[in-house]
Amino acid sequence: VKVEHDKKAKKRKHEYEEDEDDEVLLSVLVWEEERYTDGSKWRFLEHKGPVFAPPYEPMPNKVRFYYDGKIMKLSAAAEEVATFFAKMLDHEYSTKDVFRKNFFKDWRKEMTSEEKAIITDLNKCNFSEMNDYFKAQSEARKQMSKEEKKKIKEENERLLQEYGFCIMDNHKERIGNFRTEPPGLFRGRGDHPKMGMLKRRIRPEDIIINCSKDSKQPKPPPGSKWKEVRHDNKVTWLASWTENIQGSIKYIMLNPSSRIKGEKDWQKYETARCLKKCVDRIRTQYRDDWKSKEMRIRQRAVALYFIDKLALRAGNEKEEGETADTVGCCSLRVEHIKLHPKINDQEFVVELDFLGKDSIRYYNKMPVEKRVFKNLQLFLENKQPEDDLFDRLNTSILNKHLQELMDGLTAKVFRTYNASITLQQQLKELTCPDDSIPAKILSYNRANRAVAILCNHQRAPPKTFEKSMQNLQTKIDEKEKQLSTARKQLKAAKADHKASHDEKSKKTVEVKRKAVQRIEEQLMKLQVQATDREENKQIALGTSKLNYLDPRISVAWCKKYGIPIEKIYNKTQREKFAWAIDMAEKDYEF
DNA sequence: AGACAGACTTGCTTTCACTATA
DNA sequence: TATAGTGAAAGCAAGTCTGTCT
Repeated sequence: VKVEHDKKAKKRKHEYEEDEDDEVLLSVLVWEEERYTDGSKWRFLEHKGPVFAPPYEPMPNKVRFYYDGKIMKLSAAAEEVATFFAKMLDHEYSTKDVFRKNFFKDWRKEMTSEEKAIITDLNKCNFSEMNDYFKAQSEARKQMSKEEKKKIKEENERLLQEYGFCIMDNHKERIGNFRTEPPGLFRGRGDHPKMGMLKRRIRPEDIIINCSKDSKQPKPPPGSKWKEVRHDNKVTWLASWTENIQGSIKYIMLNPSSRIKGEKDWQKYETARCLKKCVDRIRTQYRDDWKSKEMRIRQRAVALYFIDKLALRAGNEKEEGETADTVGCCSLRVEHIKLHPKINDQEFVVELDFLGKDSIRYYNKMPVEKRVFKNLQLFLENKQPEDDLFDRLNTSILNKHLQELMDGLTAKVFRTYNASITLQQQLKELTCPDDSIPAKILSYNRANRAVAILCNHQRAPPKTFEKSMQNLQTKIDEKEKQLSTARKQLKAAKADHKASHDEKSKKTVEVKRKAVQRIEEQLMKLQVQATDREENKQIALGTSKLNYLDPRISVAWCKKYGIPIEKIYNKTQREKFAWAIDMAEKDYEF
């Protein structure tokens, strides 16, 4: 694959050489010429460092804070943190006990000793004037004149041009996130024990800069210093800092359109295609292992079966009390699984119910093979609800085993493989060559949806869902009325023509016929749209499209059926998948 | 083997900005 | 010309997995 692609890339490179504007495209086409074998990620790296959050602007004097009904002027530090809470007054978070408790504790740390002595109860704090002020501000922002908006836009564009790009090796690349995260209150997902804690402001002194020795080093803002400047070309990040909630490191990295991200993405799908070649063998083996006399092997084999069949995540252990209580395959507990030897005419039914990544609920009830069922019964023996289902297994053991089965194989490769193979197979099954383009796109979305369901990619139904559905229905009703009017007119025109047989009436018939046809098409399009949207109410297609589906499958499908690629991928997605758009022909097979 | 740090991918929600419409 | 509705983009939290240290 590589050799063939290299040839093609060279050819295209030549074609594009004169076109200097097309730098981005060019850089995509020549990736393959710059791969390193020693684990280094680049030779040259130059950038301007991150953009920092703007400093705190104190509240105008007229905006007051009240404690226990009395006006109280806060110190700048305490006031800033108070505004973080004030901004969230309308959010459900601000009513949660844990959130309030964490916030109050961290807020008090920012107070002067006088403030600390007075402010002892969050319930006696009144932030409403601050809240009103921010609402007014956001209203004012919306009301800004065209010129003011334009000015802001230009300033943003200037910042993007200056800080949003870097030079990596021979190419100018877009940076993904070139700003540090602003201070605020931490919003964990699900039942997070740290929600409401203060996320502190990031200063230049917190930042580690990574760039090449021979590059022009970024300058810290006047009067400040970087924490460190290093030159590590074994990593891809440009800058990093340690965040104070979990103590984890945050990075500034390149945009998905960059060579370094694109190559990695491509590699990911190649690994998944590798799995395709040996998945039969692996399946045979884990089925065999269900009979092993060793408990650890049986557990490993059943877990792998779940990962393969149900597309579960690996499930690393997490530190208790530090994050929301969520699990994946290896960390499933007894309380997450129910076994039904017989239910509704089905035998050996397993019911899984747990909170996965981002505290999204996974619920599934499915029949499994008898051997799996019997094994699960065995694993559950003499255990408490909070005990691990797979007590002899963890992700490290599992991945070590997978590594032995195939080079580069880890648990998540199964998700990539099953997602991509499902898309390919569903597209084959659902696409009718004679369908209109909108109908074909509906088929595509349905194939995409099948994958999203497999991977349990959900979303909260949009707040405007019901209304937007109604709007669409209104449009459909109107279109139907239009159609019936147009049909009547066509009928009348036909009758007229039958009576007179003249040229003019013949033309009218043609015109009316065309009109009916056009309206029919428009109606169909609207109906397809309504179906699509309804089926998508709680399902998020984005994640699978961006992270799990080999883009070459979609590109090939578009080429095969003459669908413009813009209908499937928007501008950003086309940039991210430029490598695939360039590479895949209509006969590409995952 | 297990703990932990680090790097990178994945995932949902919120905000932004554009476009169609009144 | 303002507004509403929408898709795109931004934001950042939360996973996976590797490597190192003990």
